[in-house]
Amino acid sequence: MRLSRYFMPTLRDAPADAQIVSHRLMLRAGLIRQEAAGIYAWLPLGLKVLKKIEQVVREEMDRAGAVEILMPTIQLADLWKESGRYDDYGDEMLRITDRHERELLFGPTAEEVVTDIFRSYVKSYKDLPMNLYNIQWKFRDERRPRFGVMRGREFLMKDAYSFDVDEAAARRSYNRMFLAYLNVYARLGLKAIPVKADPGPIGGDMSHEFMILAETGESEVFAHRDLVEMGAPGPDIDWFGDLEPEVSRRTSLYAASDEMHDAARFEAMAPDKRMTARGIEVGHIFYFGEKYSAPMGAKVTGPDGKDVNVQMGSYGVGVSRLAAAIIEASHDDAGIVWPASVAPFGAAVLNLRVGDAGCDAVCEQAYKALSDAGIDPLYDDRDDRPGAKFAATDLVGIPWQLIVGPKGVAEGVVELKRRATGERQTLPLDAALTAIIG
RNA sequence: CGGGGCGUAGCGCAGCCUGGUAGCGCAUCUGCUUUGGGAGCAGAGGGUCGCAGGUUCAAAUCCUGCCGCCCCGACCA
Repeated sequence: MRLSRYFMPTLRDAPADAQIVSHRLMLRAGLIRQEAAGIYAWLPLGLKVLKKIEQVVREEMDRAGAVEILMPTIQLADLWKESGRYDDYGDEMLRITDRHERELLFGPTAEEVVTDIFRSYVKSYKDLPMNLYNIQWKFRDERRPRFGVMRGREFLMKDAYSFDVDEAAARRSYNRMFLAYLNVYARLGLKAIPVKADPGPIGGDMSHEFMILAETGESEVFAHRDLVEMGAPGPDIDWFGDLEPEVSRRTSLYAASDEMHDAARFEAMAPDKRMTARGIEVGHIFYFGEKYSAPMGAKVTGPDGKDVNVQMGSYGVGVSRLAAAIIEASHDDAGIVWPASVAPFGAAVLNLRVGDAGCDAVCEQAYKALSDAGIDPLYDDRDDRPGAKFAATDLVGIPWQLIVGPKGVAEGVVELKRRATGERQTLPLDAALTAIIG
């Protein structure tokens, strides 16, 4: 992309409304624009990041055996009356009436819709396990939206729903999601820890929240240090084998956010294993059994010929929130530092002297080579001063900066800078391209 | 939803107390100079002062109501 033909409205000053660093940087870097409280438009750069996060989530869901669908944003109130949640949900649900006076709502989640789909088609235990997910906009009319897209009213969520014939099978489905989530966060360059969450009325131990560590996180997290260092299981585990050991290696170690914290258990650990940190909740998984299948009549016929209510779980990732959370976890004074997996562009080419034949030629050559290699470069070909280009490129956080100035061109070299470390080297163009392309 | 605060040019703000021509910086446009960390000079454009009502000869300014937005608390991807 040539910046002269792009739309990347960066700001020198953040709007006064924005308080936390990710919100300020998202506005300054031209990722989002607020349209109303908790409602945002995604500008080109922000949209690219959002799509990349979405794709990482999608790939890991698919790998773990989930199947993507797309459910509507607008749902029928009747389904929610069936599950009994229509009245419970209260003011957080945006209720709509259409021209026929039919009651609709903007979906805050999709248990009812997915259960309705499931019960319409799936009748046999032989079709299980099944896990259906979608990545769709949700609306929750929060009392107090804040912190930009971190807590918006409209937000993009990946929500997956598992269907199993019994609780043991549901646990296996749960375990798949548990480990898939760790892989998602690892690919996004985040340190994530699963903490035990309030399981609600169902009880049991199958409810976890995933907290990513960031100094500016909203909640306090207490955890066994090994849990962080253990990291993600990686893509190559046997997803339909026995995952219990991988999961219990982690769940056996202490981890809790402030509301579930058990100080006595925490203090009982060796001091050097106690870790206290700030975290941002970016995922929540839980098992809820027959909560929806029973009232909505989602049954399958079991091996014994008898119908049983299907056992369900649901698994949410805040995709749009992740964009902000990644920034909270990865930025510096100059701006955003995107992990390569979600960076809006793979590299930036900075022409420090647009109009200079040598600089133009080197930049065009670099731009073409990077484009051909699939790096998706952003070429700053604007007629602007070097300082402005450096500042803007740092701000938007592109991992590599290929800096082309007249002095270097005269000597046959360019400068290559890593955004994350600030490390620079001066080298011939070919070597710089090799370093980026690999 | 309770408490606090703010709405003046795209962004950041001053002006309001004490009513009288709507300002500053950045950004934008034109020209010249400049060119390795958000340039300089000269000029230009851009505003229903959130909305409505009231007081007044006169309202950004005073009064009333409404709307919007932000922050703190209780809840959530």
